[in-house]
Parts: sequence; structure tokens; C-alpha cells
Amino acid sequence: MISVALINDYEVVVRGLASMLHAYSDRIEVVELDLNRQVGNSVDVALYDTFASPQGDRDRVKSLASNPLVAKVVVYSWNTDDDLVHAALANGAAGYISKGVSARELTAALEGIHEGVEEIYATASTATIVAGDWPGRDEGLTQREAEVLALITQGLSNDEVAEMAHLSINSVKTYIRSAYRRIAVDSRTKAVLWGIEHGFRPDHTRVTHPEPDPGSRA
Amino acid sequence: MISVALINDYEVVVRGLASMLHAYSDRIEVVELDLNRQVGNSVDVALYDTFASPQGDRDRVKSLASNPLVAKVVVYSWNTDDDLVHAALANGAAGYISKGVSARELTAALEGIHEGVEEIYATASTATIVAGDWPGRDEGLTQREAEVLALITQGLSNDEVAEMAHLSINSVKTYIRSAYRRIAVDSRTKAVLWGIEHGFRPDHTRVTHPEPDPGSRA
DNA sequence: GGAATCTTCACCCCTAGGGGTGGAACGTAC
DNA sequence: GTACGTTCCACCCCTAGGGGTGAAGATTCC
Repeated sequence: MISVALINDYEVVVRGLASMLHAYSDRIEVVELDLNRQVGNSVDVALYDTFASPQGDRDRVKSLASNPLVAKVVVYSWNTDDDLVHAALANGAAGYISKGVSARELTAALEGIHEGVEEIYATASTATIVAGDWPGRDEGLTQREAEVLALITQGLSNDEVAEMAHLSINSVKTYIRSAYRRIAVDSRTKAVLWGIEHGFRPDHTRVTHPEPDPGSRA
Repeated sequence: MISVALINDYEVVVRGLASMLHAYSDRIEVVELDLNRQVGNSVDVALYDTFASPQGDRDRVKSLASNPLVAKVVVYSWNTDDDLVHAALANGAAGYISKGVSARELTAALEGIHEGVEEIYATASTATIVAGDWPGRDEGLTQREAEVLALITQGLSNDEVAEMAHLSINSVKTYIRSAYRRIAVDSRTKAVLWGIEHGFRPDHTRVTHPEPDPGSRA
């Protein structure tokens, strides 16, 4: 039985992961981790889901890896580029798991990593199991559509989204187009307003680029 | 002593008006009016502030005029075009007052209208008294900048803002430019996010154009 | 096997939006 | 009288964003 803390800014993502792992609750105990205070119960693994976060977020991985309450950090992401994996490991992650794996494989991988066997599960499959959860899922958004929408709801331009998600600008535009069609909006502003009303607000606003005005939170 | 209900979707605007009229509290009693329920105390005058609302909003004026709790409806606006004034009166308003008037004149006008003397106070002055309040005032936004920002925070395009505020597209762009400079943002999305965090959320989302998806609120 | 779906990307076209410049009228403060 | 701020508008320029089309690979379902 290992304890796992789920790390992501979107509550629904965390909830989706938790429910995914619930089937293996005899092997995985999902626990809370207070990142703002360095007190409390330690966890065996901090599972960091990169949804709508900078891929290869070295600061986040580093921060988690150096948190005394966290024994091991595992990155959970769609992006399995070698450089991203290596960067995460270089920054202290003990493992890197593709979102393409099943819940059973995820559980096994977490156990393996916990036991000190560094493993990287990077399957090439893209739509193996529709598990987990993400904002807008109930409204029919695919994971990628949701992620791109979440990033524009953070205020990012298409170029910034492309960079952050490691996608081509053309892919970003494609996802924007399809996402807008699904939620029946025709402008970015309306999409952002929709997002805010539908769980696309991160719990913690991460500063991924310099704030021009230190006095305001945007 | 007449009772006046202040009508606007932005709490800070209502609060600003209330404080403006406070100086005349021996003549004006500001009261609450529950528009969703047709029960409660009636008011002598419903003072409808058009900030970030469609100018000449016939439906709103009509609705207020037909509310059995409201004796008289008065429109309070920067726009004093003849056609707007006539439209408001045709829709049941008993008066139309320019925002350019002083609090004293406003009070006198409300009393005159209440007593059955239909009056339209439309002064040409544009910056007589900096009274009242509006979202973003503390952050240095002028009234017009705030109004335009409020409208884009409702999801309107520049063309729609121009139409709603009875301004030229060029004026709208000018206000957008200056507003962005003041709040230190460089994109619409960031401006909208800023607006949401700074009181630019209307209490009641008014449907000013058809919703494409009846199942969602955007 | 074919259709549907998701992910990813390319390319074309056009305008909505944002940056700039300038100007006029009015009111207020020094 | 001058300077400044607010409101309002014009015009120039350019690209960010959004609409379209097409294609390929993988997986699942009928």
C-alpha cells in the first residue's frame, strides 16, 4: 500500500485521477498534500498531472522533488518526448508515465517506482482508455480540446499555447476550432467566459510569464 | 421624501449612486427592489443607470415600467440623443436624466418627475462632477474606459460595443487602448480576466443577443 | 472492412483586434 | 492663458485569431 498525492491545478482533473485509482484502493491510498506548508503527513509518491501546465515544468518538478514530505515525484503526461522525460528526471523526478497507459498499468508503475525501480512507461497508443476526468468532459470536450481551452482561459495566446503544450500552431488552431464548435462559441472571449463558468479556473494561478503589473492578479 | 430604487447590473455602480444621493437623504430614500419577485414594498422611482447596458434598452425600461411595484421609471445615461430619449419615454419611462448633472440637480429632477412633471435634463457638459462610482475606478479607469471594458467582459466584440454604447468603432478602439494601458494588459483575454477579478462581473447576465446553446450560460 | 473518433499537422483566406498618429471640444486647475 | 484630462473620432498599419480545406496514423465499434 503506497500513499499518493495527486498534483494538478484543476480540481476536476485531480478528482478524475482519484476515481481512476479508486479501483486499486487496496494498493494505492490517495492522500492530500498541502504544498504551501511543509508540515503534515509525508507521501510515498507525488503524481504530477501536467494538464494545462508547461510541459517539462522544471520548477514544479524540482519543487516537488525537494519537498521533504514527498518521497518520489512522478510526472504523468501525454508528452513522452525524450527531452521532456530526461529533463524531468534531471530535475528530480523518479518516473514519467504516459497518460496512454491503463489505470492498472499506472498502478503497477507507481508501485515499481516506489520500490526504487525507475521506470518510464511511454506507450505509443493515443486513445487506449478514456479514463480520468477533465474540465468540460461532461460537455463533450476531448482531453486536448479541454487542455487548449484551459490554457487560453489562463490568458495565453495561440503561440504561447503551442509552446506550452508542445504542439504546432496549426494543431492549436485546430483544437480551438473544434472546441469552439463543441461549446458553441465564436470568439475567444466567449470561450474564456464559458471556461470560467465550467470549471476551467485553476485553483492556483501559476505565473508562467512575467506579470507586467505586480499589483494585479490577471 | 421619495423612495428610489437604483437599477444596474454592477454592484459598485449602484453603491456609487447610493453614496451620491446620500447627501440628499432627507429628500431621497434609497431602497431595495426585488425585480425577480413581484412582492414587497413599492417605490416611487426606479432609477435605471445604463452603465454597460444597451442604450435605449426598451425591454428593460418596459419591464420596469410595467412592474406594479414601480410608480415611475427614470433612465440615467450619458447618451442624450433625441431618439434614445423618445424611445425610453415611448416605452414607459417617466424621465430621462443625463449623467452630466450634479447630484443636486439629479435629486431635484427625481422629485419633479415624481410629482408628475415630465422633465428631461440633458446638459451638454461632459465632466461636470466626478460623482458616482464604477468598476475599476480605484484602478484609475475613466467612466468610458470602464464601460467599454465592462462590455468586452460581457463578451461583446468591438462592433457590438460600438453599437451598444452608441460610439464609433474608432472611439471604442481608443478606449480599449487606453484602458489596456491603464490596467497593464495587452490582450482582450487578459483584460477580461482582469475585469472578472475587479468587479466587472454583472450581477445578472443580461442576454443581449441570442444564446447559441440554450444549455450553457456564457 | 468501413465508419467514427481522436490526435496531429499543413495550407489558404480574411478580418477582428491592437498598436500607432493626429485632432477637436469642453472643463478644471494653476 | 496654458496645461492637462476626458470624451469622441479619423486614419494608417499589421498580425493574431478564426473560418475553411485536406491528410495521416491509431483505436474502437458495427
